[in-house]
Parts: sequence; C-alpha cells; structure tokens
Amino acid sequence: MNYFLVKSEPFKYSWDQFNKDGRTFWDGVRNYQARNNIKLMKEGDLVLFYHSNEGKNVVGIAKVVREFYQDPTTDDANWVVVDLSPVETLKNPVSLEQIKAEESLKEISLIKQGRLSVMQLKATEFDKILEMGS
DNA sequence: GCCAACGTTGGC
DNA sequence: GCCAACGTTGGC
Repeated sequence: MNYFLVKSEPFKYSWDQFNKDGRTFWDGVRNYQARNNIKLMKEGDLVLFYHSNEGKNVVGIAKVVREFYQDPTTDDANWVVVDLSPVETLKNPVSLEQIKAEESLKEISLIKQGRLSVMQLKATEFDKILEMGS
C-alpha cells in the first residue's frame, strides 16, 4: 500500500465538489514528476486531499479506484489520470502551518517541494497527518 | 498582488 | 548539452 497527497485549488475543484461527485478522474497534471507519481498509484492506495491557495489544509482522504490511463482531456500520450473516490472527511483539517510546525513532517514533499501537485507520502507521514486531523 | 522557487523551452 | 528567458505555482 502506498500513500499520496494531491493538491487542488478549492476554486477549481473542492473537496465538497468531490464528495458530491463521488468519483472523479484526476486530470490537469502537466508536470512530469507529478505524472510519475500518479503512475505509482495502485487501486486501493490512499490519497490525502489538500486545498492550496485557499484554506491551505488537508481536508480529507480519498482512495484510488482505477489505476492510471490516458488523460481523456488531451490526445498527448504523455499525460495520464487516475480515478479517485472520497473516503472520509477529516474532523479537523490539518493546516500547512501545523504541518510545518511538526518535527516528524519536516521531510514531507509538501514543504520541501512546494510546487509539486502530486506527491508520495511515507506511511509514517500519512499516519501522522491523520492523527492530527482526527 | 507580489515574488521566490523551479520546471520548461528554445537558441546557440 | 548548456543556459537564459519565460511561465506557472502557491505561500505570504
């Protein structure tokens, strides 16, 4: 089992919208590193959902329901999507500030590589954020 | 709205 | 294959 974190601007695609939809394909990734991370996702892997710009917090947990396939919004074979479904909303959204302040999360890609929109998390990092959010 | 960080593009 | 110019992201 692998763990990931994806970013979305709430203005563009919010956690609320995601829950209304029940399932979505994660498109719009146009960065090779993020794309490579998407390709690592397997069905059943868990994904934290982070709101960038507005809120700047981890708001919920999603899971991978379909492994990567050609991005249906483009013909360019470079780009792929995965299907995600919401699993659970965090009782207490975990803010970027909290994550920064947490010693055990210092190495998290969210902080070390601010612009990356899809990243892999260590199991310990994933667990820690869940613990902070419950 | 600004700006730092950083990925991408294109000329050489 | 280097590197300057440019564009985008995202925190502040």
